[in-house]
Amino acid sequence: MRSVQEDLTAVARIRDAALSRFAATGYSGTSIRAIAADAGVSAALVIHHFGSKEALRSACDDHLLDHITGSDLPHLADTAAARRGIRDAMGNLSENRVLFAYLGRMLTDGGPVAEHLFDRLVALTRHTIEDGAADGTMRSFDDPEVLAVVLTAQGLANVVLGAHVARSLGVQELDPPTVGRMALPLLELYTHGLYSDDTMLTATRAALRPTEGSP
Amino acid sequence: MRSVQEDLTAVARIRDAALSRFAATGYSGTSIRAIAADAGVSAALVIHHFGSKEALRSACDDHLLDHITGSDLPHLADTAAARRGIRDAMGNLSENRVLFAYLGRMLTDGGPVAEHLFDRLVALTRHTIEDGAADGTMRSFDDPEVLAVVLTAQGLANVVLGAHVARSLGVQELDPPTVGRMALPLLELYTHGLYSDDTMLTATRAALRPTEGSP
DNA sequence: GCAAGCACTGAACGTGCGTTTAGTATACTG
DNA sequence: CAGTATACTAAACGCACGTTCAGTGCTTGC
Repeated sequence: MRSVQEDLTAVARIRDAALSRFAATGYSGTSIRAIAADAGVSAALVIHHFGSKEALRSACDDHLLDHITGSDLPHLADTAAARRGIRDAMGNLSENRVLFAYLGRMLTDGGPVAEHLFDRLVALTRHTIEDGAADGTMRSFDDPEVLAVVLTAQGLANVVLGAHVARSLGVQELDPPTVGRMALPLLELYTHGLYSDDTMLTATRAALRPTEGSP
Repeated sequence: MRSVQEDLTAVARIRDAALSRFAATGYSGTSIRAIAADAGVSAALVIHHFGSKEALRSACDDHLLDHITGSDLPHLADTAAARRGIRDAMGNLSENRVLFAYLGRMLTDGGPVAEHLFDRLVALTRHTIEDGAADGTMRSFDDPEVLAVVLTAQGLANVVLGAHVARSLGVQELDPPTVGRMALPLLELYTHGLYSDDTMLTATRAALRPTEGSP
């Protein structure tokens, strides 16, 4: 009962097994011996190749970042390339399912790279919002800074809570047809909104403004 | 350096310390000895009162459910009361900050009660959508089932990813003024949508429909 | 052919874990 | 006032953890 293929190098098998285990049971909920067993090697070999459990986690983080930002790290500053990389990853999400799960776990476990990655995604979202507002495809908002953060968190919700979302929709995992089912309501929501008029919005605007400066 | 007050019973202090620790470092990342130290008791007393670490987790889950659904478990089926309880909790979130953090951790750690709670929140969201559609305050959607799941996940995003959201907005935690800052863009989004017209929506509708049944 | 280096293992080490045990002090009960 | 239950602790137990160590086979370069 091996979780990963045999025709990879031991290092790659260990890394893949670690990604899967870390994603499923968290960093501290995973033992090196369990990873080694999945990869079909001894626990000592894991240390031999990666040095320590923490270094193995870092290697997993790097592997995720590589796949998110295309193929190599120098492109990190290129937002267009990053956007393309993310879209590609969303496209063939079946083979990236473990990576998505690991991303979700990483964001909630608060590893060393998680903050940087979240901030990068916020910046990416903000650029998308500003580009959309510039070319007229998106509405312009009062507070794009906060909107970018909120939209990023919302977008990551289906990654972080993917297991619950899938189970609630009656499937085992977020496979392409299920993502398709979710795309339309999401786009409907992002096109027409949820409320039929702006009574809630204006009421909240009125209620919030006078008390904004009070302690 | 004690995390909880002195004037509570030892049982309550242990439970509060466990909530805080579990929320911060996860279940398997927390030791009973650390919880006991926070509560100012011995590790053996934790076992004496709760029986085991897993039972202590269950007690934390129950405590969270109690606060979410009002005060006692028999009201679990009353959706209106649950909605009121959630709104109250959102109102004075300063004192419930630990509970919110624990909720987020619970949902991603996948504890035994997490699935049930998520499903309940989905049902609650669905009722809200249907009520809103019935009295005209909300638009009616093609697939309210999926929309309810998506909206629930999105709403929980700010709980699960609360730490990242707060840091991205330059604050230490999601305090009331920060929640106020987030309320307006959110309502703007839920009132007018994100896109300025429905080109994306109709394009996706057209692209999705022919391939919906294909493998 | 042989020394060097590499991938790899089984066994062991020390530590911290959840839990158990034996025991003490305190409060209630007859 | 004896007896019993209760709150609580220090110490210990067994175990699983991350990591180390000594060693084995295999490949590579000379």
